[in-house]
Amino acid sequence: MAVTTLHRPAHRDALGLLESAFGDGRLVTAFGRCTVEYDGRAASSLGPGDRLVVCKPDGAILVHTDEGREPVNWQPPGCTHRASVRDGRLRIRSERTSPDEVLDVAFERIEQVTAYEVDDRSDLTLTGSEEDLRRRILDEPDLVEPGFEPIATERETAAGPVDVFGSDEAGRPVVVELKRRRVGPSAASQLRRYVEAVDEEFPDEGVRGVLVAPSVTDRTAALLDERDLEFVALEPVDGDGDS
Amino acid sequence: MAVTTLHRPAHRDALGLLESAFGDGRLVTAFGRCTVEYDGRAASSLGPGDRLVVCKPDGAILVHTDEGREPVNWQPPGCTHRASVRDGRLRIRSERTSPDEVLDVAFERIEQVTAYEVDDRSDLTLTGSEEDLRRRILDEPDLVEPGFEPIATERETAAGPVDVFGSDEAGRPVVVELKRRRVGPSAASQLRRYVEAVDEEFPDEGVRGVLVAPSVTDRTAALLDERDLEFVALEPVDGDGDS
DNA sequence: TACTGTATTTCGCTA
DNA sequence: TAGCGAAGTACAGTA
Repeated sequence: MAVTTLHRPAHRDALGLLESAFGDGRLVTAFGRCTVEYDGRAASSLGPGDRLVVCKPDGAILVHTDEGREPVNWQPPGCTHRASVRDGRLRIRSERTSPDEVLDVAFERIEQVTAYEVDDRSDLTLTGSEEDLRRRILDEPDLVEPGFEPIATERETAAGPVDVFGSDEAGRPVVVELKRRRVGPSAASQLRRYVEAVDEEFPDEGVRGVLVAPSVTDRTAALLDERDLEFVALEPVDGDGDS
Repeated sequence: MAVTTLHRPAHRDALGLLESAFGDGRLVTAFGRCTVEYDGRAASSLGPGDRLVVCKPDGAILVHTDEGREPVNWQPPGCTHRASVRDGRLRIRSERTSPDEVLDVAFERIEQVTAYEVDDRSDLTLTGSEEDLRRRILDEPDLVEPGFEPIATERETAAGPVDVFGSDEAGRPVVVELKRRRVGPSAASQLRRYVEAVDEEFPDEGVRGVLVAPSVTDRTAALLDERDLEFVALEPVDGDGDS
């Protein structure tokens, strides 16, 4: 059976389904009035309320309220789920090590528990990422500037990996930092850091830094200007239907 | 009724529940075999598979597979959900403007649809955030260094707001950047940016920069050292049970 | 495992 | 609304 649902179950019955579903790798949802305690990298406490709890076979657990894209509490994949009944409450505990983290959900009332058999072999294909912007530039380096020649991607430097490293028409080293969307000051700092690192590798060659992004904020433009860094406006995907 | 569930409903019946639930602000889950198309800031396509779709009354929608903490597709709060049946498929479309984004889920088979009435008035209380670290330092400035005196928090500079701005025993301006956990190179760059901005405000006063965090990576320590920036090891909450 | 950077980041706050 | 930075960020890639 692909889906098993218990409506307003006794805690004992809910416990049975949870244990069975955790055991054979099914996806589980539970809805009811609960409290949530978390302790790990930080610590949190959440008073009584109705929430949707999602337990995944990979060890992830999500506690969702009726608001927001983000779960109010969660545990990432790799945790171990356990269910129990104590003090008249149905409890779901999710634990992991490194870092040590525990999430505890205690239901005083459980409205519904469902276990789902999931068959999903499709992968997401996504366009418009920074990866697409990189490909676009490697395909057509002149988009950065006429005569630009890419030499390496993810080139290691003392300050970290540079998105695209190349040379300009005059043979000067060029550090290119890519961003898929409008950028703030941190991108300027990042580019500056790379340029300084590469500058130590190529003394007196006048290493240039170019930020490639759809746009920059005013403050970022000022920061780039101060540091003699350049900006090239470019989208991750061609806006026109051509090409 | 707090929870309404349809098991293996006809698309028409599922549609009825969805429209009703969208209309009166209920939380909805739908599970079945579906495809997902997204177009907006980026664009994506997801082939057929079994997924759990969560629609929230605030306009958020989440498409969850059986893996990962993150939804494979989603739409943030503020969207408008609409359900329909076309070409033998049950469709859920979630749209918003600024930015223009559309998410389309098309079910070829629907295993279960549930609408939940949610009553949740509790707020999360969380400890161990950067805010806690700031309070800790304002309570006990000597944790930064003996004689440190905080003057302002979130003090505006040309490079952005500084976490804690103060002065040292000798009256020199001090810029403090706080991080709740071990930090990488970007934090060093950020601090440097602030110090340079404040340095322009207080020429020849020898503005100091101090990074307060539990720890730093090796490369970050080197970057701090190169730029004459300092590091103070401190956790957002007192590790001991004392104090 | 630790480090580094991206993300359809989301989220909260402020000007 | 845009800008800015935090997050229990999660996640992927790499050493």
